[in-house]
Amino acid sequence: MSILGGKPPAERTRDRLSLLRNHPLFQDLPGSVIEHLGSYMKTRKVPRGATIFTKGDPGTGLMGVLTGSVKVSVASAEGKDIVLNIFREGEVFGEIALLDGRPRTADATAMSDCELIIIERRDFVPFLSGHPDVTIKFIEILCSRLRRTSEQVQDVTFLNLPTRLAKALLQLTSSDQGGAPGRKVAITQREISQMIGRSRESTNKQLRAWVKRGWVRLERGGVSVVAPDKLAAIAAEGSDFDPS
Amino acid sequence: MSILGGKPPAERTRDRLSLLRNHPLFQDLPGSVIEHLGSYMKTRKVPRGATIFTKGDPGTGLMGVLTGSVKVSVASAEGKDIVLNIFREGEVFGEIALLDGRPRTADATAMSDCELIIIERRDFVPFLSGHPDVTIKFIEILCSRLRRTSEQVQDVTFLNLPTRLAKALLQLTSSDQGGAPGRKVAITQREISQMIGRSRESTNKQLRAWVKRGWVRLERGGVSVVAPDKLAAIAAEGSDFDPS
DNA sequence: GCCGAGGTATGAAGCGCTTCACACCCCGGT
DNA sequence: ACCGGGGTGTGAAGCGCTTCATACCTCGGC
Repeated sequence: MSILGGKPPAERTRDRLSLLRNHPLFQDLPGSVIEHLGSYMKTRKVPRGATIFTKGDPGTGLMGVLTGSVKVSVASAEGKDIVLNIFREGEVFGEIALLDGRPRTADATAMSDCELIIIERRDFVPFLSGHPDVTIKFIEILCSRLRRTSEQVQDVTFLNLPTRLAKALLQLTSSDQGGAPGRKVAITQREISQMIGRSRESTNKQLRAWVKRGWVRLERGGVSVVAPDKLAAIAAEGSDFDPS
Repeated sequence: MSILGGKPPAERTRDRLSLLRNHPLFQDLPGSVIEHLGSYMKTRKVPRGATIFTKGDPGTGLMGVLTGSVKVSVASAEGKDIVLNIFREGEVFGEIALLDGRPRTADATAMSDCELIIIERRDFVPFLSGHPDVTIKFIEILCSRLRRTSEQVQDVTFLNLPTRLAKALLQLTSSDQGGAPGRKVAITQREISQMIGRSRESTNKQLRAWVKRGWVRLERGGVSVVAPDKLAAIAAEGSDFDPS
């Protein structure tokens, strides 16, 4: 099922290795081990909108984002989607299928033109067994994913639309840590609505209300948060009432 | 915060060790290692309704259910609860705080009088580093928890009350694998409603409708599923329409 | 043997969201 | 230069659920 167009170039090997070297998973490993890992590694270029893997695929391995961003989502019977996670430059994903070898339970799609690195399960699992420290790192990743997903269950159960939306916008704009406030995020309103589990229409209406208050700006395929403090207040208090 | 009344008896050591011996986590370990683990292990008796740990507690260690059942839940600001998971005899829980050492993110409560085993983090983590095979097992547990929690996000987002309720009832009655169909499960309707993230009232009304159809039976503090096939049909098709 | 707490049962009112319908706009492909 | 698809904006209608109110029942404690 996976459609992974792309070239197998030996170019820019330094970039690829530096992703590994700088990544929390591997940063403590000696250079020789990094290079060893790098020899397992493939890169794939994926155009915007392309499917990287789909639910039910055999979990071939670990994926990492070199450039671009990737969304992981699941579809319901009626054609609705939920966006479970969005991964950006320097993040790894697909580690569950890597670790337990069972089929993928979600779809991964390129949100922009992407360059990915891929390490096959058959190469990586033997590597893991020789590197317990990396195994520990994976356990930490799994734990944090679990904490995050549990929080998602709580959010979708307890919180109303404005609160969920405020949290999502803050998460979108803060995950790229270095950005100046007001930075644009490339995402459609439909995708935002799928992140928070509400309809596109309701999401749009709330966003417009905030535009009127000057808290966010909207353009085709993008949002920017102008007043993160206001959104944080809503996210914390669970209301969109504004005394001003 | 943890209230763990109970005696430190050396009685019934064989029962306690047999839990370890039969558990998927440890079943492949040699007897001497099991006994070694057993020497770390404490047991605690907890009366029905008592708090085992609460959100924010330091994650002291791994817990296992010797007898009884335990619910893990989180509370919202407005006093509402979600039940994230229910653990029964032979299951382990609390492994996330064990593995990453961060505070508990949920509350654990005894649903019945319980006997628990506890292995402290300070004892278990060194053990883990000497037993990579057990580490692998933990990774598998974490992966399956993650798959389960992701499914919970999907369910709460996509499914309506009858469908969610049918799934929950089937899960409650099938998790005890050996039971005859129609077996009673000890759980209040409030707890069921917290499992599916709907109000107690709505949950009660749906249950009553199924009682009228003869699919389930209700008594104070308990449910039994009479027609699991009917519920399975609803869980699969996402509707509670019944042509009969 | 009473009394209070918590579990269950059920109708009425209301609200937050979805769904539907439609319009407009931007952009890329032929 | 057109045309179609997808992103966006917005009102109207409806539905599934919550909330509220109220009642009864059961059980354990004093």
